[in-house]
Amino acid sequence: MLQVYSTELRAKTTFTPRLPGSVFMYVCGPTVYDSCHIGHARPAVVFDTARRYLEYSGYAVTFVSNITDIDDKIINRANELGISCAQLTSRYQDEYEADMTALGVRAPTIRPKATEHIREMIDLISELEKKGVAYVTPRGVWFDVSKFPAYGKLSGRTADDENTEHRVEQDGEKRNPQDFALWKFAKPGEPEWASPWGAGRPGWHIECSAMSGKYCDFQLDIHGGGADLCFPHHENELAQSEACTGRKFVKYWLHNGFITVPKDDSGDQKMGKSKGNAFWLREAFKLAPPAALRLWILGTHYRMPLLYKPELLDAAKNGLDRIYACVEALARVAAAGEISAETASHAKEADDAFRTAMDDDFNSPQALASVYDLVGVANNTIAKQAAPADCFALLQTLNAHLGVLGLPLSRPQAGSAKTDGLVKLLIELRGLARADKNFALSDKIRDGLTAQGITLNDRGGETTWTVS
RNA sequence: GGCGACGUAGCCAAGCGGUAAGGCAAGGGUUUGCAAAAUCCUCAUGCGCCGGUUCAAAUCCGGCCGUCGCCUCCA
Repeated sequence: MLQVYSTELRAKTTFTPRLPGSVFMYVCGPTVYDSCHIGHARPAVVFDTARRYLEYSGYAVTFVSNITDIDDKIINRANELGISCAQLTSRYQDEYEADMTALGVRAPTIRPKATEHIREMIDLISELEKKGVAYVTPRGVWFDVSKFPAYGKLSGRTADDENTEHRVEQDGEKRNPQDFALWKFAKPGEPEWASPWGAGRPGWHIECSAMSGKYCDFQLDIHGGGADLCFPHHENELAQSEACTGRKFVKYWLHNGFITVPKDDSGDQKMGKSKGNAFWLREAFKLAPPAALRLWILGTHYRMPLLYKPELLDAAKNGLDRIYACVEALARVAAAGEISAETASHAKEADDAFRTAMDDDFNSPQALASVYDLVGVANNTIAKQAAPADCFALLQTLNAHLGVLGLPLSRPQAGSAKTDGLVKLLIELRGLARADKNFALSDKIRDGLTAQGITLNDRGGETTWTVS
């Protein structure tokens, strides 16, 4: 029985989707105005893993994740670069999708773009206006927080909590400091769309309500995103959506924690562009394969702070190597057939442990521990010259778990078909040298390959190789 | 100022009342022509500090110290 931690309840609770057997989940996607930093990878990976586990548990999952392609940052950046907003966002959306694919993040069922849902947003704002919870000023259309008494129920913030001296700026046009923009009228030169109130563009929060509303009927089972989105973004999204429909908008709000980086001896600090300590994802890809990044991310529970430092990527890479060494060893002997009772029980125990871990609010570090335990069992089984069928059964279990975690089923091979042939030839020559006890030559070949990042592995009478 | 989170071995990190998972690193044995890989063993009498509740606390309560986050664009 899956338990999830709900931000709204501030506690774990049993997960029961609105419609039995199917799950509708929405995860806030990126604003595409720049390259991804490693912080973008975390929500993508953890919610992708949640999705995969829900499917593993038998649910049909509709996974919606948007692209924000209109906003102030985009307008500013496009102006700086002297290109159109559309050129800018299409470039960075492509980059985002490529980076996520590298991390093993599956494409969402639906990936809606804000600019393609202006119509829906306008309808939503009209509805809010009709219900008397929106008002117009010279600068835009606003949501009137005072008309939605439940405001603050997600984040636990009430108007009284907010200390006005700590708010950066007051807006004289707003009736209440917490009121937020539904529609902003365009200034000269800004992108604009026609609306009943005047030409302009949507506020930040309305797009998620409109798109999740369209694709999930305003009744999501899970809504995910980074912890920083909880307030004000999600609080506002909730207010808009529930004020409009009068129904509960989201059953379970899930928020992932931040990535932190070591600051000095005293502690760690949140990573962020405004802190000037963000690491680009593509730089991280140079330090370790994307799969190792994914393993690093899943090594910490999604709600906890995730510490980033290059050594941790190395550690993840080494752990990954051990998993794949086991996968490869199993694959060498595996073949379908009748399995022993002992192996059957090992496989069952491993799967039970994995599910128990993931059922506890997607506890991936615990699940990973079960994977490593399974690796240990498998290595033992291989060492005992077990039947091919037993290896096959363990491999299947291991593959299933790697699949849920979104890790590749085999070690990424960097070589091309041509270099593969050359390496095989060199291994063959080395084998001949070794047969002649010409170890000077055989070691020269091995050392030369090592220098090229190719590690040889003599196992039994066979030599295999891996690319670092 | 308001709200919230966290402090577990050399480095990460689970555990959430029943007597410290897992990974990386390190050391030793087996194996190997030598390596690598694999394998076996070792590696926190103790979970920031001080009290309290309990037969029993890393886990609950109170206090203290330390770190971080949200309240403003941010994943």
